[in-house]
Amino acid sequence: MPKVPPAAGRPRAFVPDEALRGALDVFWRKGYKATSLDELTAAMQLSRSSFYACFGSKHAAMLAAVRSYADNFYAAICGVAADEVEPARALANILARIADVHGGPHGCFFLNSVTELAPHDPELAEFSRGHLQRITDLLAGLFARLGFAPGQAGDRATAALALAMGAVSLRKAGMTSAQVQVVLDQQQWLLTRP
Amino acid sequence: MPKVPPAAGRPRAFVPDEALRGALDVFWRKGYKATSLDELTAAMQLSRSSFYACFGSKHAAMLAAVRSYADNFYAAICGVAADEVEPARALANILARIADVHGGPHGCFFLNSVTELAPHDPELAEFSRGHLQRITDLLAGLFARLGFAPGQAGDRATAALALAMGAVSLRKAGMTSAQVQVVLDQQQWLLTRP
DNA sequence: TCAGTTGTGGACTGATTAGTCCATAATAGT
DNA sequence: ACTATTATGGACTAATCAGTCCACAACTGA
Repeated sequence: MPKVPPAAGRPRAFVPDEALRGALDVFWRKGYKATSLDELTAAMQLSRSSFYACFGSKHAAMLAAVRSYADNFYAAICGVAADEVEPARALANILARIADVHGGPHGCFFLNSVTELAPHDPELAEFSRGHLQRITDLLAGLFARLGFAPGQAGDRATAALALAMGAVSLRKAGMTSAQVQVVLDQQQWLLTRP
Repeated sequence: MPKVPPAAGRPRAFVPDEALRGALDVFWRKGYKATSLDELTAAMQLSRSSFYACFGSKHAAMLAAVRSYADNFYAAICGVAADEVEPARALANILARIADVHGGPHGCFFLNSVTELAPHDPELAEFSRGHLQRITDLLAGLFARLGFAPGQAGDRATAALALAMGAVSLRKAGMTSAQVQVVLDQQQWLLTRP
């Protein structure tokens, strides 16, 4: 998380959030380890000094980028869940969004980061668990609105999330978007009562 | 792929396949970029000279490890499909195996490798597509034996694979195995006729 | 205008990287 | 035993790595 601007002294020549977007972009394309500090600062359009003064370390910048990405995504699907009056349509919308936004050749930045770093990064691992939990809770709420009992709703939510993440993984592993579309087309199984 | 032993000269002090297992192990635990050549050769129990003489480069060793891992896995599930007379049980067995073998904190080595390298490694990307295809074909064959029409069987196979891969991803992202088990428990949806 | 404070460019550092090279060891064939 | 051939250990290299540091720039408040 970037520090707040001070009351006095030379002002920053960059907006931390915009720089973070640049970091997110390059980390997404290349991964954490494969991104050198020169590439990173070039993508963020700031000097090494400014980078370290504002973000602390490469690792901290990575965590900030992941958090920003995940928080934005969660806010977006919360919006969908709130705006859409039909829970079934909200679910379809959210699952499609997962597979769509993250379905390019570079996959889902959250999944990429967790895959690369989580086994050796307790901080990221913990954030990952929390993120998964809040998404699952949101989906479970939608299933509950469809009439499922609480336990059933949670199970369906987990299954739905697994299906969407599997679609993203298949896409990244080289399946065409047309092939993967099949997965989402069949998601309505999840909406049927047991 | 390791070279064949020569007819004359000093014999190798190691078995290439065993060394490759060591490479697989450390690449699985740490990832490609995060594994230094010192760690790699230590895990393989051979010197730099022997490593380069036999495997050519770090990247080539990685590809060999991925191929070996994926081929072994495919051979295993082929065995299950051939041995099990009930297609439904074969499917359940295979999906459980995917989520089980690859469900530890380090996830699936194939998925990890594809996630880290495929976007910038055409050779791995192509192998990945082929591997996905042969698995999907195998699963589709089982669905066909269950009575599904060819197109339907292919769609179900893709969905089943997505579900299993999603379960692996959820597990790696920090869900407990108990939570993820729910996903596989609900896989029987896939076996029902449309 | 000047002191105090913070931001910035870029040179610098020591560690680490993948990969090379060579002297020597160990074998097979003769 | 000798030659040809291959394997091995480990020193070596040139490049790159993340991170530090400092002289200087740009601002606020007085």
